[in-house]
Amino acid sequence: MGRPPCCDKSNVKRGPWTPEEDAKILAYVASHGIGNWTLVPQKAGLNRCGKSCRLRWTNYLRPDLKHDNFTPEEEECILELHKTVGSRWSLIAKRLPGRTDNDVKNYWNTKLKKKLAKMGIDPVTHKPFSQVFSEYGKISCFPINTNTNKNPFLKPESNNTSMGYDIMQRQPYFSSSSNGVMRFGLGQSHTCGPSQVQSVPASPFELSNECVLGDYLSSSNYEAAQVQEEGHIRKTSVENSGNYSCHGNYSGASSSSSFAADSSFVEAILAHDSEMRLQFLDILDDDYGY
DNA sequence: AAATTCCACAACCGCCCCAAA
DNA sequence: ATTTGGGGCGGTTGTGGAATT
Repeated sequence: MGRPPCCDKSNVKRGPWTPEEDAKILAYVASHGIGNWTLVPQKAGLNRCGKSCRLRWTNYLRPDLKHDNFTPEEEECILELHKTVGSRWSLIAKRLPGRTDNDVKNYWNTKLKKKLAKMGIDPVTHKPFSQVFSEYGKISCFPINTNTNKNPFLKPESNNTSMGYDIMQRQPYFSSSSNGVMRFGLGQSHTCGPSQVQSVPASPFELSNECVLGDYLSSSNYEAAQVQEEGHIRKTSVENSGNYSCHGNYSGASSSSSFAADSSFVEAILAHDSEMRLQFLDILDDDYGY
């Protein structure tokens, strides 16, 4: 019952592709076009899995692909779109002709994420770490001590406990001189080195938002990313071809959304999502849904 | 000059949804 | 009705070259 396997997984070649293998795929596609990838290895004379052939073609061999560096304009588009749709790389790649989701993903992970983190901006929310940290304390998923009516996670119990934000793991932490590192919030507990930590003031509610970010991305014509109430993201053209032009100020630190102190975590996420969808209707009309 | 670390990116992994058998 | 694989996707890893010590 069911389909026969496309290949003998234990006997197919894996690892880097040779120029000869690339030539076989190119020759096959040139004469047969793109169809059923499971037939390609057999017909093209390759000892590879069809899925591997498909990935090689879509990520590297396609003639319409660009192989040069990302331009500042493309970088700006990625930032804008990531702020809106998150890590939906295929969605972002559709707006960048000649780029694949793998390209965009790699560029984000190796360049842009670090660039943002260096500037004190959370690469996921695109807000300053101080703001993200503050909101950790406001959302109600953290338990409240009913005796004291206080959230026990909001303030270190001990005076010799310091707080910080792990920029790589995107988690605030408490660090006690005696106990090492203690973490709160979601995700796995772990420790991290000093280089991964950005110190923040001791109380999340005493944080000022005077996070001086300077030019958000001066090389890419981003204007200074200051903490402000509204982001200004204008999209002037979405052509039928799928070309996307981003213009305007990238205010990485800004967001018009705010988590109400008494709303649930899920409600806050849904509210933020609705807001995003209103802001980027045409993008979000693309083929992904909830 | 050699060893080590860092970085970029190609390739793979694993999951999901859907269609084919 | 059920099983299985294809295709799509995001996350992770392996590796070669560059940069640094």
